[in-house]
Amino acid sequence: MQIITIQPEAIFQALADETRLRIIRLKVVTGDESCLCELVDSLQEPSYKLSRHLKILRQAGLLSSQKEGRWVYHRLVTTPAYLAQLYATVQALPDSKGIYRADLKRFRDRLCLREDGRCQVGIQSEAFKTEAG
Amino acid sequence: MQIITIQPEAIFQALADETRLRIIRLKVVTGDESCLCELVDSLQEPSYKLSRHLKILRQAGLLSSQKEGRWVYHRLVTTPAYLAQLYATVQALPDSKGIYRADLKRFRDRLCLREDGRCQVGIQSEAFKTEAG
DNA sequence: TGCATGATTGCACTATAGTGCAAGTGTTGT
DNA sequence: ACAACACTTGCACTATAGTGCAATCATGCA
Repeated sequence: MQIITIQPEAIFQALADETRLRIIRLKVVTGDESCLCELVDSLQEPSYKLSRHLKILRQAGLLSSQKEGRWVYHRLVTTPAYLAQLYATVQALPDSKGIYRADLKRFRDRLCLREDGRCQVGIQSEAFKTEAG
Repeated sequence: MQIITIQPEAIFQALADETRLRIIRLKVVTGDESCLCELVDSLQEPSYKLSRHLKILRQAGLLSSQKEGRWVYHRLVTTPAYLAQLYATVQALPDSKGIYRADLKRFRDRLCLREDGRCQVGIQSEAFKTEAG
């Protein structure tokens, strides 16, 4: 079920937070769906924090979520067309501090732990910790 | 002088407000530069309110402002390229409540009061008031 | 059935943002 | 010099957003 955004500014409000922008940008670049624990390991942020930001993104209509057993997979919503256009803009943003590059690297490493394309392991924060945080 | 935005989320923060989105959208559609009093008449909002929102947009790097006598003209900043891309997205947003259409109509009417392409008259709010507000 | 675990949420706290009023700044024209 | 006017801003107030802790929900497995 997808929640339609009524107020246009809600879309920008959803992206007006560093953590949420990291989430969206990671998904824009990879295109993959991912569960919360994979995001926790990739962004190195506590699960309750990401869970709340995911909810906000869902309510803004940018993400759709689907439960599979214990795991909840989140993916980008790409319609209406202006959302796809928005994601292209997000992808074009500068990454002066290298945050998104670091997130992406951890995410790619984390994907290696999947089996049959599904997450099996839960939070492994320590294993993916880097000096950058 | 243009202020460079350091944090990408600041751009979205700047657009995460209905009034500021109305300002940007009006400028995206028309492409014109405009002074504060023209915006006051177009958006039917008090000048102190718009003045503050214009400042925020300026600090975010979306607008540049230039003083000409008593009047201050504001125009869109279109570089770097992702800003132009962002404006295209803004233009593609739905206008379910007809707000932007009404703003645009008042703005076009207001432009008729210019002489030699420059504003001459100051705030005329009452003259542009519509039943919609 | 009970436990481990992925995910969510209630609560309290803090910081920030938006607003209206009123005062102030700077420029034009008389 | 003075008044008018376009525009800005200090102040107080209110509402909202983000965060951490801890409790809770929900599912799979022994």
